[in-house]
Order: sequence, then structure tokens, then C-alpha cells
Amino acid sequence: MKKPTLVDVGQEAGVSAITVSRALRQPEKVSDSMRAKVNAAVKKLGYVPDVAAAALASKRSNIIGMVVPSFSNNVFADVLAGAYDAIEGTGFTIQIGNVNYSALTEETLLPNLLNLRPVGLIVAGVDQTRRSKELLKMAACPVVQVMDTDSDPLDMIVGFSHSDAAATAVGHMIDMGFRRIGFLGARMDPRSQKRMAGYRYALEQRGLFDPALQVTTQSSSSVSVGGHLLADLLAIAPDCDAIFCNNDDIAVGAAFECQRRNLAIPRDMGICGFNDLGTAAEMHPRLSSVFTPRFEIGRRAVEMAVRAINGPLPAEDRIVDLGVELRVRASTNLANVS
Amino acid sequence: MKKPTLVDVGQEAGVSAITVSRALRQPEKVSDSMRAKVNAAVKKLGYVPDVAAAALASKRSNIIGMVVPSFSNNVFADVLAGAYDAIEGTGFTIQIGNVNYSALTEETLLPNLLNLRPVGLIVAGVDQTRRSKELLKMAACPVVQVMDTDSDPLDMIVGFSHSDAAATAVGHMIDMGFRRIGFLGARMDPRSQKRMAGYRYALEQRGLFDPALQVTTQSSSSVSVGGHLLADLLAIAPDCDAIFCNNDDIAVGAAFECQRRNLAIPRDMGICGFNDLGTAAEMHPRLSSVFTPRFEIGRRAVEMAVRAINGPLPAEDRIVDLGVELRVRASTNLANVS
DNA sequence: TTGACAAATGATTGCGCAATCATTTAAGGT
DNA sequence: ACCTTAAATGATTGCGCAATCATTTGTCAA
Repeated sequence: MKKPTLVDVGQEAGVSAITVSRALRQPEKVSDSMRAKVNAAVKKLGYVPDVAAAALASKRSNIIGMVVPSFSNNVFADVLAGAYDAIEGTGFTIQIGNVNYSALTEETLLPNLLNLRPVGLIVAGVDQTRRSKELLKMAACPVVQVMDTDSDPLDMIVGFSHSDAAATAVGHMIDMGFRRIGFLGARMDPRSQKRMAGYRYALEQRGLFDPALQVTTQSSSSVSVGGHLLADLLAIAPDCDAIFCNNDDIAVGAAFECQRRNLAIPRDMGICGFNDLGTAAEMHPRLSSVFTPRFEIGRRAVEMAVRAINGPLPAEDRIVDLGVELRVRASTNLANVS
Repeated sequence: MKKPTLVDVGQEAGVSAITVSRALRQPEKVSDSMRAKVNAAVKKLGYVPDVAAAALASKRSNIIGMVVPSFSNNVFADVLAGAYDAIEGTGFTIQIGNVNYSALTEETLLPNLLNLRPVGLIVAGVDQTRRSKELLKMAACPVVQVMDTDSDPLDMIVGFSHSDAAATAVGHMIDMGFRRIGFLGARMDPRSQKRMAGYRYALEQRGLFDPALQVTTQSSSSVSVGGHLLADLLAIAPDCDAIFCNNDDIAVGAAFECQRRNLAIPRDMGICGFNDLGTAAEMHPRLSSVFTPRFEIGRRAVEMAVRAINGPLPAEDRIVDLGVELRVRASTNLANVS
């Protein structure tokens, strides 16, 4: 009752093992009748190729490696969901590495991932260490960086510009009449930094930037932290009239803090989040946020990797900027306030 | 510049290849001096074992397969985070399969996973199809079911009783004085069903059960859906004075709906969520919820699998019930209401 | 009918490692 | 010093497959 091999299938079909291998991997190279015979034998015996043997013989696996900073962050959960959606039916497999927002962990993880001889690699962000970048450049497979188009890609990239997205959102808040707009940020990973840069740029354009209005922490993001950050900001700058938040958790937490302090949103405090994860849109009042195409980023990244396995993509297909969508809701709409 | 092999390391160290293999895999079987020599050669050449060749030769991989219903659900994101935390340093690798809450998808995924010759398997829930269960039973590796201790395990299990957890929470609500307690549930996967059963049991004990107060939908869970479900419930039963929610998203959405309807929490409507994901605790007022040890479940599942790889565990270690923690907050505390 | 050529199929080899069995070396007792 | 036994190390083989090269079969034109 052991697993059938190519030889077993060959005997069943009355042909050689290598022909079976070809019939399965390059069906167009064998005659129609042969293909039918082989498929019948495969089905009868329940043959399934041994991935380890195939990987050893061909020196390439069916693995697409994927490096994410965290599972618990919904953003990457969505990216993963998109990636798994796209991998379906391609015959490839995703192997996830979690690096806990640590560039150093990434540096030790990459050699392990590379050791699997992946056919493709998808990594979050563009801010790898020098050594990680070298490993990625030397990798014998296509590499897709995801999330972030603010820098040039090593090979291919899909995402959006965090600084542009933030600048757009803050520009909108200025347009709505807010003048003392604070920034609340937790974690402050590279993408958060870029959002903060976009925030700064938009304010500097109008001569409204005040460094004192930026309150950040290295601790990880949560609704609870959002409340604390707003409290800190208000202690420093009681005249602050709006906040742009690094992400939706912070925004939601800040909104709850406003409720506890009886600050009316948006009259006393305008709020804009980032990512538009769902809760923000359902709050009372509903919070404005910047929707980011997370699922789509995962999907496209896998598609790019799979395409690139059969040869390099043309230059114009190597960079995909999916943009974002500013979703304006009550929390920044000063116009409707009496 | 190709990858060094065991033979290369052996030559460098002046010993045979197989001794190198042993020095690395069973260090206690070689002499101290040999181990030192080999380690030096390994380091000098930067040798890394080829996993495909090892898998082929030994007929076993270093893979622990893990089947989850979804990435986007924070519950499983936390379980995965715990699992990845525990796998660190064990030399094993996690291979994730996402089955999108579909038992049928699971059935087609499992053979693929099994084909990797995993050394362990971790699957969510106890409600696999008959065929899936057969595959798991015949699997040549330890199997850990996670999340749910409401049924007997196929092999090992770690989680908690969803029905007991729900019954405890609803019992608490009854104790606080609520009498017309509704149930709001989305997705209604097997674990949701068990929570609903626990809800029912607690109410039946006091003669308070009314089937009309159960409002559910098959659509997936979200804050938005929580609001709709409460609206539906109130349309049917305006006298409802509290709700036990299938999860925190539903609870938070229902709480927002209360705010929109000017229903005071908990005076007009008591609310209890499930999982205690963070947002609920920060709301205004803060929502009661049932904390579930998700990260710990992932961690323990990997630990169990790794232990069981070296031989079956004693019976008393094969079932781990981590329990839950009812976290009572303002949203069910009728006592403090004037 | 034959020859030229392409399409289809087959035989051989080795990928890098671990299992198995064989051999050597060291340790301990008398 | 000698033998016994265990510990340490080595030689050989095959895991299941794909790459490479070799051979057969089929097709078509002259």
C-alpha cells in the first residue's frame, strides 16, 4: 500500500516512467492517445508526484516564499488572503515567513527561505537591510516587493505610495478647514514613517507644519494606544483641532478618547484614519479613512511572480501602483456642522 | 560557487560525508573533537542542508502542516502568530493551508498537505468531513486539532469549550438582571453553532429561552453586519434587553447601532462580545467580552506536535483545555446604572 | 519506394541526503 | 598483554524524479 511512483504508473500504462513524467508536465509534447492512457493510469493508481523528489531532481521547488512583518496586523492578513486566493490552481505553494517587524529577523529568515529553492519571492516593503537586499538580488528567482512604491524596486513591486496617500488625506483635512492637525502614530515601521513624511509635506506646503503636533510611539498599534496617544497630544497641544492617524486602530481609539472627553467629532476634533479596515466606517460618527488595496496587493504580487517565473516581465509591468482611495465621512466633514 | 554538500564539508573536515550528517543531526553520537571539526567546516563553507534531498532520503519532511479557516479573522491570525512563535528554533517549518471556512476545500487541501510528508499536522476545529477525518487518522504523523474541545479528539486537541464559554457569559448576564437576552451571530461556522448552543442552554436552565431572540446570518462577520443584526432583532423583539454576540465585531457593530438609536448601554441594552479582541474593551462604554487564549492555542499546538514527533504523548497530555476568561465591563453591569 | 526530417518515446544518470550494514577504534576487565 | 564489548566512523545503496542524450516511429516530398 505504498505511494505509487512514476514507474508504477508507467507499468500500468505500458509505457516508460519518463513518458509519464512528460505527459504530466508537458502534455503538449506527447500524443493525444498517450496522454489519455497516462491520465487513466494516474487516476487509477491515485498517483501524486513527490514534491521532494521533483525538487531534488530539478533543483527547483514549487514554492513561492512570502515574508510578512506580522500576522496580527489585519493589513498583512488581507495581503495573505489575496495571495492565497491567487495561488489557487497555479500548482505553486506559498511558504510564509513571519519576521515580527524586525529587519534583523528578516536577514536570518531569508537564507532559510532561499534554501528551499523557491521559484518566486514576495517580501513586504522596500526597507530591507543591505545584506537582505543582496540576498534578494542574487536570488535565482523573481522577487516582488509589496506594499510600498516609494522606492525603486529590486526587481518588481506592487503597492502604493504611502507618502502620497498621507499627503492627499491631510490635504483634504486642510481643505475642510482644519488648521492645527496632529499626527498620531504607533509602531513607526518604515511605512508609518513615510505616511508621517506625507503628512508633514502637505502641511509644509500651506505653512501649517508644527513638529510639536507629531506624537508617536514605538509600541505596537492598538485601539488602546490610540487613546493614549491622543491624550498625550492634547496635553502638549490643547489647541489641536484634528488628527491624522497612522492607521485605523489608532483612529478608532482616538475617537473613543474624544467620546470620553466629550469632544465632538468633527467639530472639536477632526479625525482621519488609514487603511479603512471596517470599524472606522461604522463608528458613530463615521470616521474618514484612506482605503488601501491590501487583498489586491497580495493577489497581484502572486500573479506577477507566477508570470515572471516563465521569463522576465517587460519594464512597464514590473511596477504596479494600485493607488488608494480617500473615503471622506463625517469625522472630517466640518461643512455639515452647525 | 554552487552550494556546498555534505561531501564538500566532509572533505574540508577530513571525514566522510555520513559522519558530517550524523554530527549535525545526532551530535551526541559523535565524539567531541569530531563535532568541533565538523562544525568548523560547516561554518567555513556556509553549508546548509538541502531540505528536498533530506526529505527524499528520509521520507519525511521538516514540515508541520497547519489548516486554518481564514487569515482575515483575527482569531486565526493570533493562532498563527502563536504557532510561528513556538516553531522558532525547533528546526521545523510551518506550511499553512487556508480553507476559507469550507469543509470541502479542506478535503481537497489535506491530500496535498499530506503529500508533503509532514511530521505533524495542526487543524482548526473538530468538524471535518468524514473523509477528512479518515485522512487525518491514517496520517503517518501526530495530528493536533485546535480551538475546540467540545468533541473527542482524533489524536490530540488544544482549545476550550465554546458552549461552556458561551453558557458562562450568558449566565453572567442573567445574574446581572437581564431577562430578554438575544443572540446575534454571523458566519455560523461550527464553533459559532456551539456558542449558540451554550447560549441556549444557559437560558433554558432559567426558563428564559425564546427561539425568536436568535438572529443569525451566514454572511461573514463584520462590524457592519453587527449593526444590521441588531436592527433585525429589534424589529422582531423590541422588548429585548440584552444581546450575547457571537464575536466582538458583531458586538461592536451592535453597540454602534445602539448609539445611533440612542439606546443607552447597558440600561436599555446589555452587550457581551466574544474573543475580546481589543476594540470592545476600549469603547465607550466598555464592552464585556469573553477572552479566548488564541495565541496560546497556537503555541501549545505546535509544542504538542513537536513533542509527539518523538513518540506518542501520555493520555493526560493529549487534551489541553485552556479555558476562557469572562471579562465583565460596563456593558453588562446593570448594577452601576442609576 | 526511398530518404530526410520531425515528432514521439525510451534509457541512463545523478540530484543530496539518510538508512542500513560493515568496519575500525577505544575502553574496560582479568 | 589479551579478549570482550561498546563507541565511533565509514562504505554502499536507493529515495523518486527530471535532465540529457539516444532511439524509434511517423510524415511527407520527390
